[in-house]
Amino acid sequence: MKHPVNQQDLSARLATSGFRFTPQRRCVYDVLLARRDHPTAEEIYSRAKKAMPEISHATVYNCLDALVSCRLVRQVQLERGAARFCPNMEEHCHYYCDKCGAVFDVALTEGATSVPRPKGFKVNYYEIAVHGLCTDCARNKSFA
Amino acid sequence: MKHPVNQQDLSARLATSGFRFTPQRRCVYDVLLARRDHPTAEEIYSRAKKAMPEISHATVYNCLDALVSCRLVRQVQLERGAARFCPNMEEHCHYYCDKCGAVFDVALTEGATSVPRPKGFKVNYYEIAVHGLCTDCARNKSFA
DNA sequence: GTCAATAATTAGAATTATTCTAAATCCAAC
DNA sequence: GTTGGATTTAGAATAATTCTAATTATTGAC
Repeated sequence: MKHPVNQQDLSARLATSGFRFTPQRRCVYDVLLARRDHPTAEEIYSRAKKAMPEISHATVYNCLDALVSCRLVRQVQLERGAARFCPNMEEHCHYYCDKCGAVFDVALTEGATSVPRPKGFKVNYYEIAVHGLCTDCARNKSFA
Repeated sequence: MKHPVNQQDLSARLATSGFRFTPQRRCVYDVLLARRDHPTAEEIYSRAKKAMPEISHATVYNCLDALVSCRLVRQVQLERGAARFCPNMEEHCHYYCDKCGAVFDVALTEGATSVPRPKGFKVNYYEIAVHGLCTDCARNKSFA
């Protein structure tokens, strides 16, 4: 199952971490799957509002935290300010354009990337962020 | 020069990115060098205030941004909320304990870690964050 | 050294991002 | 069907950062 798209699958996945299925969690997850542009909680809130006008900020954060806990979504902090969210759970790193703010997922080839593991530390997950200029911004550097 | 500790060196380094030397920048940099615990801007502010009681939040942010721009300091975002700052410019990644908040620098052995480089993207720097439980917290899991 | 131009600092306000609160609602299990 | 706990809601509260306008400091030209 790449992404749990039906209610049974999503509900089961949530349950593995002790969470209940709710229409709001479904909605927030759908918003993330629909457009993979690494939106902030605020952006997710306004997109979710189109389908569920009653949804609140607190609920969006609650849903995101639940989805992150059951490993359906990754939280990504690329800069000062708002966190971003990403439903791509394949091994990948994030390329972030410091000029235009674009985020690109780049797959990590199996075994090519090794992270040192000091003994004793229990690793949960890791996040690799590469900062710089995207192709477009690098080309138009002079017009900054 | 591992860290520019005297005024001439710090001034010269700031100048390479078009910044001026100021006592506030000296002070903020000294605060970071004095205690390598990856403090937030707020923590840096309160430590800096001991030496310069007049320093303001805006100045601390300005100083940090200048130091980051001229590559004397790294800004690190490990979680939702405040950014942290680190004067260690050796190649290293950050181990972050999601329970107690401790941050550990772990050196990246030369060549061992490779990050994929999509062509066109102009890399400035990259950041590797490993999340999990530190040795102490992993041991005391049951007392969470 | 003095001066002008510009960068940097300051206090505090403003904004942005996130969390908290208390009441209402929902769901699962008995 | 009742109970308990999880979840949602609106809105307040807090935390983190940025902005503003006035002042001060630093640099480079003279």
